[in-house]
Amino acid sequence: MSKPSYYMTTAITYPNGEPHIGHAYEYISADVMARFKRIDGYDVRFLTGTDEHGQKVQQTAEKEGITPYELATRNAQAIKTVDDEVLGISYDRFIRTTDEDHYEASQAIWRRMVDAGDIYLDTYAGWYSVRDERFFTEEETEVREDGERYAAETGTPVTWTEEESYFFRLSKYTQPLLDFYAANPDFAGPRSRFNEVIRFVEQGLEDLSISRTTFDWGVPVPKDLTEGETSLDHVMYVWVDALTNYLTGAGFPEVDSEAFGRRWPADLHIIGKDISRFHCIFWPAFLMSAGLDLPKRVMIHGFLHNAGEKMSKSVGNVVAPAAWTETYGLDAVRFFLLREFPYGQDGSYTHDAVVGRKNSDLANNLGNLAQRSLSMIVKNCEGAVPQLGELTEEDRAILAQAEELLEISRKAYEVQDFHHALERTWFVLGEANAYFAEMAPWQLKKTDLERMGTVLYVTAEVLRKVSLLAQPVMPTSATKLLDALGVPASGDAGATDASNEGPRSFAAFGEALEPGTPIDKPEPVFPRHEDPDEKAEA
RNA sequence: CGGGGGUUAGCUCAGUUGGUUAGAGCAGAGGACUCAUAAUCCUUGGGUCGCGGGUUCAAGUCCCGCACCCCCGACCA
Repeated sequence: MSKPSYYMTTAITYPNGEPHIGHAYEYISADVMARFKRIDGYDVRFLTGTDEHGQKVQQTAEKEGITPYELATRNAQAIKTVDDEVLGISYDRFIRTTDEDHYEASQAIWRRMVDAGDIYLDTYAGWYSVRDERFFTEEETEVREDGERYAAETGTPVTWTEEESYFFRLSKYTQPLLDFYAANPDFAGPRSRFNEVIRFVEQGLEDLSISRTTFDWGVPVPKDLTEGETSLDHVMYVWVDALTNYLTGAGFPEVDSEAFGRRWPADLHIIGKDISRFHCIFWPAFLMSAGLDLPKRVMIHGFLHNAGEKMSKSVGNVVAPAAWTETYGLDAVRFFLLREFPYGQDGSYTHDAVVGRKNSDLANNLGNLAQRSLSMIVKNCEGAVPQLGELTEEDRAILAQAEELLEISRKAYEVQDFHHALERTWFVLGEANAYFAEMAPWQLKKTDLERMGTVLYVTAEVLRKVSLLAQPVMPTSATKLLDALGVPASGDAGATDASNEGPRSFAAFGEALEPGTPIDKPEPVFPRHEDPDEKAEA
């Protein structure tokens, strides 16, 4: 009775600076997805890490007088620390593209593409800007008054440069890709982003330069394949190596291994909208060429804007994840990011918006409902979950609404619609608050103790279901709630390597609270936000 | 320039295959209650659905034009 596999990844980060809240958005959302699947009975493998090769890393390292590997190690450690200590990311492996097995995997996929006849040696020529370290197309450049040619976008001088490069026959895959998209309409989401990709491919694809000779910080192109053609040392274009990390994490190139058979193809790649082309075009084409299965889904999330403005260093509105979690608390941040805006669209945050969610959704609607119902249980039910009497229509209605949340959430998570899952869950919480007020157990206390017990039971049971579903989003707080409700500990809220079985798994969703379970005097789980600035001003 | 998306109550947004008085949350106003984290519940929203035309018995919902905003237009992680 082995669990079904669920293999998912984030994009690997190019470690050229401190991670900001936008990075955190991707890690957190992926973490929520991973925890949900674990609690729902899947054998999850969640891969994240760093993309460490490339000219910029090499140059930065030279400037600092250290090796590229030393620099990459330092920066990778910074990212990993944020994952571990600030965001609580439950990855199964933090992969680095400098890992030994990744070199093997990258060279193995290269060989497969050569075997398929899809790699050939040629010359890459174009307008190159030394300062920007990139090529520009003819249209992207302009000749100015001084007679020199400049990049229009960045204003840096460009020179005509030709360099030897290996090319991948991407053009060959134009039609196969289009056929694949047509046959797999859910391959990428959201639909609007996927459409952009399709339109791009419909214009026809050109072959892709996939190696470099001007620097050496990268995965070497297998020497035995090149020695007959050139004396130059080629390293792989970073994207060939970077994308291949998803295969490395699955055990490639051991394609006959149990692990690879189980993990590949990946169930989900989570990425940002800036790299959709690499994941939706290049990556499937590489895999087709290598004779490997294609991932089942690529989910493209939006970007985070600070009060409607793009985050940028020059504007000075870049937010560090730690600054947020210190101000609002990690669980509130996680909840806000997933509840506030639809995944796949850009989102804009303000301090007031975060505080609003934290106070109204968490402290008031959820935290306070738990606090008031549990307090009554402690004071009026001998400190234990009360007996359940005969159910009224109102009882059945609110229980039924809570019951539906698991299926609603499963469907939503299947397409990474976290926003919708949480919206429905909090709608039911609103109904539960109305139910509680209408039943007025504090009145029943004087007239009908048995009925009061039933109302308190029903309320607590709704809270149990909501808390179970809240675990992936707010692991710490949901755990506290389940503790307070007397649900026996199990599963560790979807953490890496936790069993994720037992009364806190979704398998137990359809069960119910055990009458007689002792309940302690509750402590507020979601405190209201206290704004130090307002205090000072007041 | 070409292609795509958007423009709905103070704010953030839902609005199915066109059909009675255009919805939710938050904020605001009034009331209720007192179990609870001054939380909760009830009541309360006369917004030209960006602008101008058109199709239709009927359009936020389809068509055309215009304005503004955003996205994409190949090797930049």
